[in-house]
Formats: sequence, C-alpha cells, structure tokens
Amino acid sequence: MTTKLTPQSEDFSKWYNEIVYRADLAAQSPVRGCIIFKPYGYEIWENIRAFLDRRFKETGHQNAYFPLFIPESYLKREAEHVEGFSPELAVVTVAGGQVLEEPLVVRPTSETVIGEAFSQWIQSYRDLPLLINQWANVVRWELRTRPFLRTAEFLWQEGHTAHATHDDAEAETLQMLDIYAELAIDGAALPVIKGQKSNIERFAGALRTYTIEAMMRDTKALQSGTSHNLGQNFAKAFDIKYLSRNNELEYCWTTSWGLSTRMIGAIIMAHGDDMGLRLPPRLAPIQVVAIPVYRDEGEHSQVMPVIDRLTRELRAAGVRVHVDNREETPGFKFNDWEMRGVPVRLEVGPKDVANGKAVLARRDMGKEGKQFVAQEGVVAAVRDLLDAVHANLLAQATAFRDANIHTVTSYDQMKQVIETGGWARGYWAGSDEDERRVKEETGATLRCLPLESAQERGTCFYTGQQGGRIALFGKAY
RNA sequence: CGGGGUGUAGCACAGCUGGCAGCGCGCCAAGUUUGGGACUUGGAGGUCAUCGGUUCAAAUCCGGUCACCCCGACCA
Repeated sequence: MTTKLTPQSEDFSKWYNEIVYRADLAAQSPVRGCIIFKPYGYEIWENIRAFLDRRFKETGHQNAYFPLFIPESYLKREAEHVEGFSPELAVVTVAGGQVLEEPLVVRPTSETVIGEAFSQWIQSYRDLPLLINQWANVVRWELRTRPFLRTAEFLWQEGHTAHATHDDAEAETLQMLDIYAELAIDGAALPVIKGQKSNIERFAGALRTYTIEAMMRDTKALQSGTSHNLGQNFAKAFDIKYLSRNNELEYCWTTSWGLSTRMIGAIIMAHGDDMGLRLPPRLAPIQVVAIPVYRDEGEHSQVMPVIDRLTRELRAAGVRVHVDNREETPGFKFNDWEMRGVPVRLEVGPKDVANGKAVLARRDMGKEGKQFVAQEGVVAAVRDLLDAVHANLLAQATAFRDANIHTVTSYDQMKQVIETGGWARGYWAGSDEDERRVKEETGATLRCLPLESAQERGTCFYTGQQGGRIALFGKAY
C-alpha cells in the first residue's frame, strides 16, 4: 500500500513537494533548481498556452521568436533593468572552444533584444501599435528554488508592444492584465485580485506594473501574472522612435507582460487537498477518467463495450477522456486518479451494464460526489459536472480567500493579521521607506493596490496620513 | 549568500562500536483477487556521491571535494 500525502495542515511545504512528484507533474533534474516537466504537468501548461494564445490572437497580437542569447551590453542600456537582473544572470563566456569577445547572457527576459528589433521595425505612426508575443524559456539563477513556483529555468510567454501614446500603452497593459485574470478565473478557477504594484515591487525599468495576486491554501500570496507599462524608458534606451502624423520624431510607449509555468504552482496550491491535486476542469489534461470494474473475463467483455461507447461519445463532445486499463484494483485506481486531480471519474461495472447506468464521481467533493446516471445521459451529465466542478473550485477558493483577508486600521492590527496568517487590507499612504520597514518588521510585502478600489481614500493605517489608497499586504512566495 | 540536513537498488530508508549489501514500496512471472489503496510464491535490480588516507579487511573510521534538499534574506 502506498502511503498517504503529508496533510497540508501538518506541513504545507512538504505537502507541496510531495504532490508535485506523486501526481507525476515533474521530476527532479540533474541541474540545480531546474525541473523536468513530465507529460502530465506539461500538458497543463499546453492548455494554459492554448487558452492564452487564442486570446492574444483575438486581440491582434502575433507570435515571434527571438534568440535565447543576448549580448551582455544590451542589458546595460537600461540602468534600472540591469541592476534588477544582474545578480541572477547566467552568462556564456566560452563557445566553440573560444573565449567570446562579448559574453552572451542567457535571457532572463527579452525587453532588450526585442527593443533593439523594434527600433529597426518601427519608422512611422502607421507601424503602430506593434503587438508581439513570444513563447519561450528564460533563465534566472535564483538562490532558492521550488518546483514550478521558482525554477532556474522556466517557461513563459512574454508580450512586447509599442504604441504611439501613453494612453494606448496603458490601455494595452490593462487589457493584457484582464486576459490574465480571465485565464485565472475562467480557466484555472483562481479568484485573483487585479492590482497595481508599489514602487518597490515594480518591474525593473517600468513606469507601472500591474499584477494578478492569488491566495494559496496556506494564505500566502502568489503573483501569478504581471503586465508592465514601460513608459518611454526602454524606447529611449533602445531608440524606438516613430515619425508622427505631424512629421515629428517621437519615442514610442512600450509595454511588456508575462505569465509563466508558475501558474501551475498556483493551481496546485490553491485547489489541492490532502487527497492530492484538484485540477480545474478547463485546464486539466484529463477531464474524465473511465474505470472499468469487473471480476473476470466474462464481466470484462460486458463492461468494455459500454466504456468504449461512452468514451467515444464523450470525445465526440470534445471532452478529454482517458480509459484506465491497468491491471489494478478499482480502489487503487480511484486513489491514484484522485492524487492526479482528475475532475470527473466514470465507472462502469457489471451492475451498471445490467441497469443501463454508469457511475459519475466528482473530485471536488468527498464520497458524496458519487451519482448513478443513465448511460444515455452521460455526456450531458459530464458537461454539467465539469462546469459544476469549475464553479465549486472557484467558489471554495473565493470563500477561503475572503475569509482570510482582514481589514486593518492600525499597524498593530496589521501585524496581528500577518502573524496569524492572512492578508491585511487597509489604507496606505506610506513612503518607499515605510514600505521597506513594514516588510522588514512583519515579513509581509505590499502585494498590490487593488484596481477595484482605486478610487477609495482613507486614513493610512501606518502613517495616519489622509488620502491613503486601499492596499493588500501579505506574505508571499 | 547565511543556517541546517542528506548522499546506499526506480522511490523512501536501515546498516555506521570495521568482517558475505539489507528492509518496505515499486518492477517482472505465475496463481488467487478486483464496486475505495488485494494476497501468496518465485525472481530481476548495487561504482554504498567522489577523491585520498588508516587497516589483513572500509558503506562503516579520518581528511578533502562535489552535488542535491530544507529553512531564511533576494526574486515571476
């Protein structure tokens, strides 16, 4: 018998590490801080990718691909940018058996190469907006890594756009943030909060950074996607200029936005329970696992035609189905697929064959989630169940999040909230220095200034100043 | 980068007062099982991280090196 997972309540971090390997999402690699994405984990990424790629194209973006290597000098052109990334760069100094004249940096992000290309491509206001995305791997030599959440090499998409005006760039930045929120909420069943980052948490070289923040089941925050309005900083550093309608040479306004395989970590930690993963149906590699139940050859030959027919019908309806034909007991398979988080299980046994029925069980509920359905009704019932599972995961995560966000009006209250676990929500008008001090003293960072309460003003819980904006503080991954 | 820990079969580990390389899970075969983690019997599988030292003899003792993991500070 295989042993159970470490319960979340006992050691969340241990639970997470175990589930990543037990659910067959990833394997350890020979390289420090890097993981092997196993097929089951990679397919979640493929589904995230399909969702986003479709939305990017619908909003007028095109995919391109830029080189993995970036001349070291490029990084140095935007001062804040180098400073932000230099400690975590991997650099190639020898290639082809020779010491390179100029070292090549393995990209930590591609603003610089893409900025350089944009400066060539853009001449006129007629070339704008330029809307490019790339699906790529990037490397950041982090000191401390965790599977999916922070790996030395990770997969992501990075969008890079150039616009004629600040307002166009700002609209693009917010549009892409909305698409990330769509993926999170409609795809991953993650109730994220859209917000703006503080000066301290802003992307190196950006004018403004927006984020979607999600709460994990240990109440820690996870930044799950970011969108930056880069202002004219990169345009100036890379000489991205266009000739306006008035025949004047102007700098472009650029944006960049990215979402990474970290999202997989968010899904694991926001929905998983002590039985294993609970995957959101729309991103799950397998939406329905079909398990035949039989005792001997005779029963097997009765049950399989029904399984085959139902899975064929489900596939025709666009449902991702897997039939588990392994020679294991049903009980073993139930537990195994619960570990892997498959949203719906279909069982067909001899009794069901006799009654014209099938069993459907949903992963998001306990043993109560089991029901008998007429075989003719399986496709419709599965469709409903997949939607119901999505809705329930979202509702549970939302309820959990809201129960763990506490309004604070004083620093003492805020410290109390952070200490007991959860996010503190209160008016904030502090300086960068104040924010650093709060971080030092409490371990919590300013996660974001939520967009939905951007207009509200009140007395800062820390400085007592008027005119504070609503801010969320919490410990983060 | 600081602190802690671990390297022994695919995985998780025991063996560490030197003396034939082990257990559990997994894997292979046969049989009995199968509606919530089956059982029996028989098998396969090892550069004990690495380099050096002590010894008749080293997984075990001594020294060096490397790697990985965990906890913090830095970060998507």
